[in-house]
Amino acid sequence: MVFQCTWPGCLYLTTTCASIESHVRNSHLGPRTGDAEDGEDMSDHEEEFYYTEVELGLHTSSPPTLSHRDMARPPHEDPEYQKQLANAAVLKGSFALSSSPGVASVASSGLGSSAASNSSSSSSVSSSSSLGSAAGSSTPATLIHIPAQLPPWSSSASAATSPVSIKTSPLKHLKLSPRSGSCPYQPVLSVSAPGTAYKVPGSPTRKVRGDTKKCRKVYGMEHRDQWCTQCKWKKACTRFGD
DNA sequence: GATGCCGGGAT
DNA sequence: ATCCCGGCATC
Ligand SMILES: [Zn+2]
Repeated sequence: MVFQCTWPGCLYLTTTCASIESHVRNSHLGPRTGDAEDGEDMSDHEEEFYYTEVELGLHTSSPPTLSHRDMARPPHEDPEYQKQLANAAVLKGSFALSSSPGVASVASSGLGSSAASNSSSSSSVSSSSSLGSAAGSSTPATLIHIPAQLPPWSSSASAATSPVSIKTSPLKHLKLSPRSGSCPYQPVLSVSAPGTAYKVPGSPTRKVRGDTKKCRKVYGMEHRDQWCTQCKWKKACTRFGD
C-alpha cells in the first residue's frame, strides 16, 4: 500500500500514511497548521483530499466489470480496432497448424507480399504457401491466438461473447492486416476500365495530396529546425499551403 | 523508398 | 498548450 500525492504536478510518493499527510500539509497546504490566530481551526483532515492510497498487493479487489470487452462503434473510420477484428478470417497462408476449433493462430509479421491479383484478363491462381523463404529471413514469429469469429463488417455489436480471456503480452495493442477492402470473402471485383482504375469508394472525404513541396522536402532532414512548426510535428504544413 | 499528415501519446 | 511519433495514404 503506497500513498501518492495528487497535487497537480506533484508526484510525491511514500509508503506511510503519516508521511504523505505531512508532505501534503507542509508542501501544499499551509506550511503551518495550528496557527495562533483567532479561535477558529478549519484544518481538519483535509490532507485526505490531496493524496490517494493505492493497493499494491492483489488483495480484496476484483474488476467490477468483467464482461463486455470492446465498445461498439458506428461504421465510421476507426481502423484501429476494425483491423484486428476483421483479421479473424484474413488468414491466408496458414493451413494445418492448430487443431483447436474456434481458434486460429496467426503469425504477426510486418512483411508479406499480399498482392496476387490481376487487373486484366487471364485467370489467376492466388495461393502461395512457402514456409522458408530463399534468404534466411528470421521472423520474430510472434504467435497470437484470437477467437475465430465472423468479421463484424455489417452490423453486430458484440456483447458478452466467449469466455476467452485475451492476455495481451508485453507488447502493444494488437495490429494486423493493413487496410484492406474487406473480408476475403470476395475474391475479385472491380473490373471496369483497363488502364484507368478509379476509386470512388472508401471515404468520400479523402484528401488528394497536393503537389507542392513542403518544408520537409525543401529543407531536408538535415535542417529540420527550419521547417515550419507543423511540419516538425508531422502535422499539416502551414508555410506551404497547396 | 520517401513524403505528408491524422490520430494519439507524453509532458 | 507544446512537442513528438506510429502508422497510413499517397507519391
Ligand atoms: Zn511546413
